[in-house]
Amino acid sequence: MSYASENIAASLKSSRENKGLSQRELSARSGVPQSHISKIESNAVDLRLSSLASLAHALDLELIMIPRKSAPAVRSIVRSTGSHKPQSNNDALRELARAQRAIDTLPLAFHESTAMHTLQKQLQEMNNFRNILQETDAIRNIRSAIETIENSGGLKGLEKIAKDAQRLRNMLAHSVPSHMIDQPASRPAYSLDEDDSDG
Amino acid sequence: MSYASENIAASLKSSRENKGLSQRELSARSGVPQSHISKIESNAVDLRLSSLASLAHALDLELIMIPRKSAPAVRSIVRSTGSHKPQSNNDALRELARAQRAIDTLPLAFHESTAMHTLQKQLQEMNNFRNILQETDAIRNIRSAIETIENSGGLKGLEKIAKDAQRLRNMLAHSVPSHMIDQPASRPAYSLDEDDSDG
DNA sequence: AAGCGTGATACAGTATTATATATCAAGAGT
DNA sequence: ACTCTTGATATATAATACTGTATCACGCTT
Repeated sequence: MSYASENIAASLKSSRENKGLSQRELSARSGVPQSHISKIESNAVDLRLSSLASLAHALDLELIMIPRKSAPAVRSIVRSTGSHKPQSNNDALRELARAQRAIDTLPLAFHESTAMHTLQKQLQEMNNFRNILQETDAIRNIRSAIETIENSGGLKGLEKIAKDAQRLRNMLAHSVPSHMIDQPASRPAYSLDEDDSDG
Repeated sequence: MSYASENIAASLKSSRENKGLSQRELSARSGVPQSHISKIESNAVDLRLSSLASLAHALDLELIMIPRKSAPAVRSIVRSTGSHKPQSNNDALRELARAQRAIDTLPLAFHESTAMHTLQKQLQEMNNFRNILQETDAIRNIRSAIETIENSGGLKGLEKIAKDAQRLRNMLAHSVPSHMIDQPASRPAYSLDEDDSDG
């Protein structure tokens, strides 16, 4: 059948097996009869979205539609997030949390700058990568820079920190081999970015 | 219905609209009858995977299942690499089209001024930003100004309008990472800066 | 006012899923 | 051997997706 169907069927099956569930157990969780699950996994039926949703939910999966061009990047992310998460990222996560807390203790003056705004945004974004977050050192640097901002760089220093944070966040987003994310050959000099810059 | 179904239905609809397709056009591309597409988008049916796959394919989307825990990271990726259009900039696009049409109906006298020339040029270039275009109000103002030009400002008013248009266009060019702009044809986005003035 | 494109809706007929209930063969473990 | 679990398969029934065709009201354009 359609390439997509095979894919979904295979995903369901492998996901179920990875969780160590039998078809009957999954049936119990999802409400879908075992006989039907069998047909679904063997790609013998053109299942309805409700069935698929039930199964996905029971398997702790999320069903989404993505633009074709971002599919490779997404696959890469899922691969790295999917099974083995490095236990060593606890440090990184702790550092991230400390950095965010450190911001709160800063004088009000800083909080009004746009640099602060982007810094906070980037740190928040990093949280989305908590599963693959490993760059403990980089984050620690950012945190300590925040903590010492008062007696060092002042507002200009803040801009640098925000930039560093942005670079790190982009690195995470691109931890995907960068060639998988299609980018134009060149880009204008004025391309400051709201959202996703490399420089 | 199930939260997931609503989500899918909404994705299909917004994706179709963002691509500027009517239900009938999508029907032609996907093979799914328009009447059925209507029901699907309004979440009135529990569609089968094959239907969903047809539509997704026609819309250049991919249906995937991801572990719940990697969903945030995936969303972040999709935001970065995917189309940057907010759910609906249709209004802005419509206003832009109307503005351009409005020009055609103006008396010949206006068409010979250089102001008119630059105005048309700016509107045309805004089309290059149709993916991120959001400033509905700004464009509407320009359009209505064009429509009422005869009984208000005359030629001097036209110059002001052209200036406004230029300002808006420059704002777009400056605020956007260029790789977010996908060109329907011909020239790359970055070739726009030749006349990039802020005055 | 008339014409066009839009999405929503209707209806009859067909095809297929989904469900409930059983059974079966293969494999694992006792 | 016996038992238990596994996934595959069968059957009958109910529910409904899907198709094809057509119409409708609405908004926009002329």
